[in-house]
Amino acid sequence: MLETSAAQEQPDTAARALREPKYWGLKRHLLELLRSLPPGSPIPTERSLAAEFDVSRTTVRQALADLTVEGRLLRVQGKGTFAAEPKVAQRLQLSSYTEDMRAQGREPSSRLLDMSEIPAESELPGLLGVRAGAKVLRLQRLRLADGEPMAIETTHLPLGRFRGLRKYVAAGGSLYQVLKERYDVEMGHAEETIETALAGPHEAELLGADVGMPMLLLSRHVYDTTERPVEWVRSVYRGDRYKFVAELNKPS
Amino acid sequence: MLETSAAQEQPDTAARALREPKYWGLKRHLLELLRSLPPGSPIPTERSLAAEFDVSRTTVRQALADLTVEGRLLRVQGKGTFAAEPKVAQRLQLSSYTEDMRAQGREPSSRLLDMSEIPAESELPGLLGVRAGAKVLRLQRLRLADGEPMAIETTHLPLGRFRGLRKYVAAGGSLYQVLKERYDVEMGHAEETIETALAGPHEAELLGADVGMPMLLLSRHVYDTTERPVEWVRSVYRGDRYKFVAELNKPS
DNA sequence: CGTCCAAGTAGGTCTAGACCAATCATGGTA
DNA sequence: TACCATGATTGGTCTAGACCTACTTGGACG
Repeated sequence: MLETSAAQEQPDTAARALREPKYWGLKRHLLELLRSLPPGSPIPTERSLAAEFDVSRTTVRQALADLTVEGRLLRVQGKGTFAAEPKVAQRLQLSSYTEDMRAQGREPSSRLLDMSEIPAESELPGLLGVRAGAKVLRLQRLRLADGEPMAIETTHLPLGRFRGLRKYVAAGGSLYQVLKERYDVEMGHAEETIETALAGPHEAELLGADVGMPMLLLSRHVYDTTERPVEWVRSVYRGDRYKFVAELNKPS
Repeated sequence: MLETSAAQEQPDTAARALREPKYWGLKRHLLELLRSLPPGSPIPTERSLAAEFDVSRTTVRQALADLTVEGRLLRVQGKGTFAAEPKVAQRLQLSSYTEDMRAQGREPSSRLLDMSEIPAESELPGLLGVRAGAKVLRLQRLRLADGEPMAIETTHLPLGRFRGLRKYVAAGGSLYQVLKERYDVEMGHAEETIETALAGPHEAELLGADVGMPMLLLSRHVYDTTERPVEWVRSVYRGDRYKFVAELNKPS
């Protein structure tokens, strides 16, 4: 069973008991502890756990690292280790982040991290339907909900088609709203891929996460109703806080 | 940047260079090495890396563990460490695993791990629309493609509605096909959630993965065309081999 | 020629301790 | 009162080495 299924943690206990690594037992104990702890509660320090279970601190850290990468713990240098918050659902649909978060009763906000014009290279020309070297607007935004960092979103749009987009965006306002009102673009369909990746120092810092935490990597390729590519987005979500939800219908 | 973006690995290098952890540099070196290596190639052993870079084996293992959890490396006790295979795409749609894999040119197969009748408890009654304690058929299958283990799938179906299902399944044949031909059930829609989790010893063994590797956890709640719940599935996919693909259409 | 066992080598677990970096409570000082 | 220095505490990085388990290889033996 998955380690997230605390009750069935570490199967075959009887058969393996004799040679079970110490950090497995420690993980089981901590998972049991977490079941009785509200999110945000501090758990014992590494050194006290090492003393209590009579193992080295390295072994304690092995168990804690597993639980952290699993999204069960939150570790803060200088402060301590805490029970993690439960995950937030992120709907897979053709809606804006703003609509998404509001539908879940959270107050969305964004911070523009970077806006720049770059030449279309490698896979970008194909994705956006422009020639190699064409100007592309690259927007990098930090998405927040209730003031907490949730995701880093990097959007690419073809500037040849959306002239002047840069100043509209700079003036503020929803990107999708600007596209609709200024360029009469209606979103048609999108193809998304979801995979896992580890947080690097940059993401970790922006998202308030730890380096090495598992992230959900979402790529979104959006077309308008005339099947022309509109944008290509790559987003990084905290894997410990998010889960994606998709509503599927039988293809007819 | 994400650590999967090798070229932009570990930003702010200039500012952090003085106090960059040794295992970061080691990771950078290994990512560079991986770029020139075909999947399956062996990389140097822990001990030789430790000697080459003049660090302890523990530090080497920290870098290797990161890259493994990231899906870049495959570690096999007694054999060595190898460049990982690229990911396989898994389409998010209301189709069977069999159709899914065939569409990607892979030969699908399944191994029945367990078939048992269990009483509906905790969240199962609500999910399957039965009373608490009602009989539920629980199927656990190992999904393979080209003979390689790909996922563990645990399916729950209400036995009250599908009497005799057990023997039909035992006789072999696609579950969806049996449901359609024997019970006249047509799948309507489904709701799926995708999140990350770590592999436990059980999954690791069945999937040929390592304990602690990030997995993609997929829950699927399927309804028929009359909106009655048909099955509830929880699947564990190897996060280093899979990515999910979803085709989205503007809700009208 | 084939089988089996013993090295050798790979990664897996673990120790005891060192020092670094971030945080916070405590005082003392301006 | 406001501020800052300091030390205690927490997690982060790292060492050098031990012993374990799993796999491979090759030679001895039948």
